[in-house]
Amino acid sequence: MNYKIKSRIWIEEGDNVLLGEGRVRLLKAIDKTGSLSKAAKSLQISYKKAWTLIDAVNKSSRQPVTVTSIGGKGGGGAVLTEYGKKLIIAFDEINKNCWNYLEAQIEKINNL
Amino acid sequence: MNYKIKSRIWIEEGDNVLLGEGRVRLLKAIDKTGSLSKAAKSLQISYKKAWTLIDAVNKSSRQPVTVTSIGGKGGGGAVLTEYGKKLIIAFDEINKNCWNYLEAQIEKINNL
DNA sequence: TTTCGTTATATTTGTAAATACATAACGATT
DNA sequence: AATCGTTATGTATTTACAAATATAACGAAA
Repeated sequence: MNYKIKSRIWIEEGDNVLLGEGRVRLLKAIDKTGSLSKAAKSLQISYKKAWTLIDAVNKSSRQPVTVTSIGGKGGGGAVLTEYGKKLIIAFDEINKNCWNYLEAQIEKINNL
Repeated sequence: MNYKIKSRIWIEEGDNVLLGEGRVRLLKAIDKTGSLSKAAKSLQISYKKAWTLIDAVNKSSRQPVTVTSIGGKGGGGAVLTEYGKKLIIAFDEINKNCWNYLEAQIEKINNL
C-alpha cells in the first residue's frame, strides 16, 4: 500500500477567507440551481450555513460574487456574477494543477 | 490589497494521516531536543498532544519514524530514525515547491 | 533501593464550532 | 390582501475537539 498526498488550498483577503473548496462547491450549486436554499439542500447543508458562507464570500471579495433577490415570482433567488464565475474557474484550475504536481511528487516519498 | 493563496498538504496511509505540517514541526523539534517532552515544551503544546501525534505517526508509517527509550540516564528520550529524517526533508521540499507554484498562480485571480 | 526525568496512558474539564430550530422580511402573482 | 418560496437573522443546543489533570511504568545511576 502506497502513501497518498492530499491538499487544501484557499484564498484569503486580509484575515478573511474568500474561497475554499467548500465555498466553491456551494457557488457551483448556486449556479446550477439559481437559489441558495436549493443549493444548500443539494449539498446537504443547512440553509443558514450556506447563507453564512456566501455572506462571508461577498464581504471579503473585491467585487460581488453573487446577486440575490428576495420575494416576487418564485420567492427570490441567487445567481453568480460574471466575476464569481471567473473566480471558480480560476480556482478549479489552480487546484487541479496543484493536485497533479503533488501526485507526481508523492513518489519521492514512496521510494524512500 | 491583493488576495493571498494558502495551502496545506498532508500524507495519508489508508484512512490515517501520516504527516502534516504540525507533525513535521514536532518531528523537527524532537530531532533538535532529543526528547518528546522537551519538544512539546518548545512548541508550546502539551506532552500528551505531542505523544498522541507521534503515536499516530508511527502507527501509520511503514517504518518507524522515531525510537523512544524509557528510564535510565536522563529518564529516556526520543530520536528520529533515518527514515524519519528523510521523510521530513522530502515533505518540506514538496511543500515548498507547492507554495512557490501557488504564489505564482494567484496572479491569475488578482488579475480577474 | 531511592531518585530522577522521561515515556505512556486514562480521565476529566473546558471551549469553540457545527448543527438545529425558530421567525421575520420580502415582493410578484393571484 | 392572502399566498408562496425565497432570503435574512437570532438564539439555543448539541457535538467535537482541545486542554488540563493525574498517575503509572521504566531503568540507569548514585
